[in-house]
Amino acid sequence: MDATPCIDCPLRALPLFLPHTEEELALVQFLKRRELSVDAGEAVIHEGQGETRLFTLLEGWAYRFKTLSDGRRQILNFLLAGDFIGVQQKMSDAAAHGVVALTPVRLCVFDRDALWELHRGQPSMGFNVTWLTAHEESLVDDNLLSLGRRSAEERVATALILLYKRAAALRHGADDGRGVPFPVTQQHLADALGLSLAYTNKTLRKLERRGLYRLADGRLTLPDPKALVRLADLYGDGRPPPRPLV
Amino acid sequence: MDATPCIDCPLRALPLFLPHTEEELALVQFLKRRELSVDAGEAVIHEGQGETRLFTLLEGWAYRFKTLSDGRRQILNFLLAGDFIGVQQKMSDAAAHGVVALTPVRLCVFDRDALWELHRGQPSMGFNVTWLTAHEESLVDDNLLSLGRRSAEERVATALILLYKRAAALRHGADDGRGVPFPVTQQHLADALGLSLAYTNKTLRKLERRGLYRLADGRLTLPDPKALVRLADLYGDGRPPPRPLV
DNA sequence: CGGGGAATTGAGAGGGATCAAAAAGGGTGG
DNA sequence: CCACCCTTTTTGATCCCTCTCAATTCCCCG
Repeated sequence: MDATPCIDCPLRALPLFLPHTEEELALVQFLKRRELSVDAGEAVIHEGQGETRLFTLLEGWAYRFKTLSDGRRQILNFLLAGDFIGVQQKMSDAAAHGVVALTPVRLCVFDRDALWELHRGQPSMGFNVTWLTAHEESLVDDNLLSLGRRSAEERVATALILLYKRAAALRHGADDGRGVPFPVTQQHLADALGLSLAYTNKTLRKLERRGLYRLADGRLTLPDPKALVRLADLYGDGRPPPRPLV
Repeated sequence: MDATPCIDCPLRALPLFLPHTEEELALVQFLKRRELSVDAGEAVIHEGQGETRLFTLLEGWAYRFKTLSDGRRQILNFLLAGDFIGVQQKMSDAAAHGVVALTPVRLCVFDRDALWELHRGQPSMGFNVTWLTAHEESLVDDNLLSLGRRSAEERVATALILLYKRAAALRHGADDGRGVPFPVTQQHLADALGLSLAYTNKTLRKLERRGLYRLADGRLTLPDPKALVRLADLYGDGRPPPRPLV
């Protein structure tokens, strides 16, 4: 597997991501151990594993999850290109979460102590790590609001919009008319929204019949975003702000 | 209001918190603007407010929350002494959360740019901020698992244990036989667990009749922690690991 | 002693869960 | 190109956990 040099990292080219200084880039390059590919459905981090490496998701989708001992599973959030993975591990008393690839995935691999080296070597990169961690927490916050207080219909609408936006942001901000890639199965959606598979399906069909979304060939389109946003009681401007990359 | 010098901070004395170097302490002291007291029920951060200051919770309990436009409210997590508040604000497209004092509360106040100054001035403090942020995220993760996949009974049990542990950790790790302070009302619990007030009450009564917890004089006791843990399907060792403080 | 928030409790309704099947897709080896 | 198998999507019938609504009771405090 040929590891892309950071300087040629395809993600850096996207307007979604903030630029790096030369020093920052050099440090990241220095700390990067290798690249890793994981097949769809395979684990990137095994649940309960204490000490793990860190990753930056280069390409593909993945998800973080936790399970109860009887098998009930909750997806905590989805991971897209640019997401930094593994910071939460080991900083908690509670059992850690697992990470599984949703599509075939490519990742940059860092040793765990890269977390400290980033802070020490380039405080601005430390700040970026904090930024990414805080940002991910706010995604989880949103999910928590959904699970706690939104109806099934509202939850599905919220998830569709938020995921659409994230996927679109990686596509130069707008989709090309054919929608954005959407590799999430109904089972995944159900696990993320705290619903049963059957009811997730029924809810999805209802929204589809109302013309609120279209899913074909693994691509998602939202014909009437306004209506969906109203249903979801969502706010926040259209384009997400540029974000740091590690 | 007489601001305690950081060097005399009562929290530093607790075994729960990791020690600081002199330089770290000096930096924090330098960045600390003042101390602030907030009455129970009053806002520390108003929901939706974009740019805000940062706080360290010195004393008392508070909570983070979000609401939908029709008033439905979700508590994201509870904040106890030592928690660092406000990092997530402004790092997200989504609307920010609010923070309200649950008891009378005392806080250290920092300007927002202290976040960057901490990273720049003492990378180890930057690392601590990352640690605290990641740790808080894992608390939210746990809540998300509860809301998504646990029954009402399991949720209440989980919340009781987790809050008990956090409160006890501030009490030198063990309670003194009279239990730990527990200022959370049933309404708060309901809002945190995604349940209605009425059903939260019914569930609580059921657990109480089974002798799984006792609440008197605002103090919580868990007569049979093992049984509660079994109910909650919780794992993780007893004492939480020492944590950094800002 | 009065007043207001918090805790309790009961009756009735309903949103989602469960269980069970059938229908669609999508590879893939022959 | 077809038969076959496995995953994903749909749909129907039925059940029950939890919500809503409405009173009461309790408790703290001025």
